[in-house]
Amino acid sequence: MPAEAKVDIGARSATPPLTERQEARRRRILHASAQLASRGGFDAVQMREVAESSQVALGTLYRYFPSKVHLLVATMQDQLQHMHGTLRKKPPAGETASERVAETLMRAFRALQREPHLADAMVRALTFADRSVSPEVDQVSRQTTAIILDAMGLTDPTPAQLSAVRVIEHTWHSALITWLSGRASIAQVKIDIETVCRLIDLTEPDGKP
Amino acid sequence: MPAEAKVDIGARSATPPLTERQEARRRRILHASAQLASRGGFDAVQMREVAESSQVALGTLYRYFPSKVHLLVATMQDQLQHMHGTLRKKPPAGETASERVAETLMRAFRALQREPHLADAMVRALTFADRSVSPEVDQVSRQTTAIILDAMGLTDPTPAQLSAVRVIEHTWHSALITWLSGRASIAQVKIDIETVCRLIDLTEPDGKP
DNA sequence: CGCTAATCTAGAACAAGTTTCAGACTTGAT
DNA sequence: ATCAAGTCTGAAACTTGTTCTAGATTAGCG
Repeated sequence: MPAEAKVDIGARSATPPLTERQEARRRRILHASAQLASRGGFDAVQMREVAESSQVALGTLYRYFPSKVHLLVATMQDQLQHMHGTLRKKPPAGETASERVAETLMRAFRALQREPHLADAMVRALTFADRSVSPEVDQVSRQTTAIILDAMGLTDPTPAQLSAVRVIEHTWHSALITWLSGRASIAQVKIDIETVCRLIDLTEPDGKP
Repeated sequence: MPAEAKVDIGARSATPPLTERQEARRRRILHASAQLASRGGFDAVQMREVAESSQVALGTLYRYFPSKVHLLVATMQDQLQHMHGTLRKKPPAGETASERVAETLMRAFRALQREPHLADAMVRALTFADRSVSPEVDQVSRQTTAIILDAMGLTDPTPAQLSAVRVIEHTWHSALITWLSGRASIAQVKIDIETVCRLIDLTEPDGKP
């Protein structure tokens, strides 16, 4: 019944496995998306151009990614994966958990500053996403949570710590938006991140057993 | 040189004052915008429909609000003003500043729950806004800050307190988005708000003179 | 009152996201 | 090797935000 030979790389979860050629198409599309985004940001990622750049018909592009927002959120997933790998290599050196988280987020922030247009496209897509993109956005959120917990050095966090992490993520996203739309300086974002990271300290009132 | 008699109601700031008829048009437009938004949210606010509902030509609509996002952010300003007035009447009763802020935000949240589609339209517009809408978005931000400071009962906050308020605003916006896109429950939003509000307590280490 | 500049209207036109469709191509199974 | 089902392509069509234009109205001034 299906077409193209199936090759389960074990990468994605519940989605039907993709052919090699399909995997290649998907990769070309994501690459074109990131490339166009790196230029003009959200607006520069035009579906017709993405299709052309990745040598795929417009209809096919929409089969792979049912909307522009889906495409950009997937692009973000992709970039986040790289980022997580990079961050893992050089763990933050701070004394306390809150310092390490702040350091990690600032490192990520610096990476985004190198490609501000790409950051714009991804973050705008993320916050503009409606319910139809929830699963994908959730995936991004989980990935972000993992990065933060990594920086904290936790394997099984308490509910209070998870709450703090949630709030940190909120602040992270919103601060990025204010920066991208020119309403907050880099310095201001830094302060906001450092401020919210203090919440972590509240989850460890003092020494533990 | 100009047309229509000028009548400075003293409302807006630097913009040239509007005629009565112009003020009326503006009001009709904002009303139509809120009405349409209350139905289907962001997508239901279609510029042609807004123009028709408010008995104004499409070109005129664009003269008053240069884009859909501008229109919706202005709609939010309008709603926020009502909200602030309403909140002022019944000040929160909590003991500590953080309790009062959390209570106020939850009250606002409940108001938004009554018109979830309207909330969707306004919040999505707010976070999707690009640089061209910065002044208007900033205005909304200032209004929100004022509401929070009101709840804290402060007239001149310290830098540390302002930082906390900024982070609270970040969390507020982002938590709203996760709720609107169905990725967080009402209970979860409550927890996030209460969590972030604890930051306020950090700005008052202990009793003061 | 009558003039002039600005504003408003109606409607066409344009741009980019999304949908649709017929036909060519692939794939896995027989 | 052949076939049925699913996939891809190319192109047109549709939707909605945004821009443009020509002519009708309106406001303030002399």
